[in-house]
Amino acid sequence: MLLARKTLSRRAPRLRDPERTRQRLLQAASREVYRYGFQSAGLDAILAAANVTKGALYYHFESKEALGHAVIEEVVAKLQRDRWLVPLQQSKDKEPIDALIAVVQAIPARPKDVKGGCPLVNLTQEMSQLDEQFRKRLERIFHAWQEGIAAALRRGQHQGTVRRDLVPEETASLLIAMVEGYEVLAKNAQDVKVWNMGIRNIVGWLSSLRAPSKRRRG
Amino acid sequence: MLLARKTLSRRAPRLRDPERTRQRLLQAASREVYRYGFQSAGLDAILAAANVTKGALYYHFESKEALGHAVIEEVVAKLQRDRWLVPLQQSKDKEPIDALIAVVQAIPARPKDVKGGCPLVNLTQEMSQLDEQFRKRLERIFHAWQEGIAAALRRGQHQGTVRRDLVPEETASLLIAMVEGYEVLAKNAQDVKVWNMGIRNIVGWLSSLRAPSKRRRG
DNA sequence: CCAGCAACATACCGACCAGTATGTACTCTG
DNA sequence: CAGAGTACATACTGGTCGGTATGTTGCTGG
Repeated sequence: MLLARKTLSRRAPRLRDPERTRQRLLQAASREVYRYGFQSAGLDAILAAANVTKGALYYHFESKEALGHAVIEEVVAKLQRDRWLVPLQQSKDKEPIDALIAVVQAIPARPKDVKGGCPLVNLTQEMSQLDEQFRKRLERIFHAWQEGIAAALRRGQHQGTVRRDLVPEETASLLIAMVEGYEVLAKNAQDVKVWNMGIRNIVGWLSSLRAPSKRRRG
Repeated sequence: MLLARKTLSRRAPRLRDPERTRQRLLQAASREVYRYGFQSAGLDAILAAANVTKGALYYHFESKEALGHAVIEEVVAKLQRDRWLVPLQQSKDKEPIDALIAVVQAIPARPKDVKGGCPLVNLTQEMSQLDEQFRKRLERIFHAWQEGIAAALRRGQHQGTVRRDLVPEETASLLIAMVEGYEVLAKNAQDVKVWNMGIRNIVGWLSSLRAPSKRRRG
């Protein structure tokens, strides 16, 4: 009786579950924004997809902008962490170059994803110039991304498996540019083949970052 | 008297000059679309910038979409030709790699351009998934771009100045991806320094495409 | 010089859309 | 179990925007 019903069983279907409502809004909004862009995303479409009314939306979020900010911070940022940062940190047994190759190859190549492009790029293209609030939030994600890759490269340099002549941060930015650039090309072509070609070329380039194999530390 | 007044002197200021009106509309539209995206570009803002009324607009263009198509085909495509195709074709005296490096370094690095990003990417990100008419027009530009670079690389391979182990079309696509990718990064950062770093890294990579210098044909 | 079409100009319309005002029902606390 | 505040629901508004209907003027050929 003292504990919140939330932590107990679900016998009563809970007509009110604010956190769940918030999540439904975030998910619906991220899908709509992913597809049409932030400015062209309609609140009514989001509400219909989330099966939620306008009153609920404006209870949880101050404005459309606030909703967009939350999408970036909670949905887009999480996606990036799960696809890049976590795998890179968890594969300390592998050589960093191999880990990077694995991560690149693990980027979803389903038609849906290829045709939609990268959420980060979509939002950056649309909003970075127009809204400083959006820009800053996106920049944080880019920075964490670059730093994650750079850290892996530095580790490889210490190991002796990555060329010492390259600057980790700059090489990381180049990798990101390649990935994003190919996502743009694939999105324009609306064709998975273009993306697969991109992966091949990127992986080939990544291989060229290995230190010449004089001798490696086990 | 028989010749059109157009080809003669300008003593009468010509209140009606349909071709000039059309061009004013195209320029104003391309600026507005470049800044806000196609969907968010307002016709009224375009009309105000062009100092033209709605009646004139809809006399020259069937719809907003038609205006957008014209912007792509006449403004964006021309930009791409002038920056890439023409320079590459005109520098047959130089080695292709040097020509490519020169072209990359000649991409405008003014704050305005960096903050606005690449028109091609902007439009692709926004429209390729939503409108097949836009997509096809953009794809033609990308294809011509890639083909222009690939042709230069092939020429270098025949010369013996470009590595024979790389596939011209794929290498061209990788170069495009790098350029576009860095334009995205620089646009997000809203910082010219990021773009300059990109150029350095791209130029460094381009240098790695040279054939190992055994012996070159003059 | 005038008729007729080309090249505009102006006013207006209906749709859409973010945001709000206000009402209501669920749920937790005491 | 009552009352209060949380978590919604509904109806409406003001503004914007693409598009159109219709009027007007400059230009050109005859």
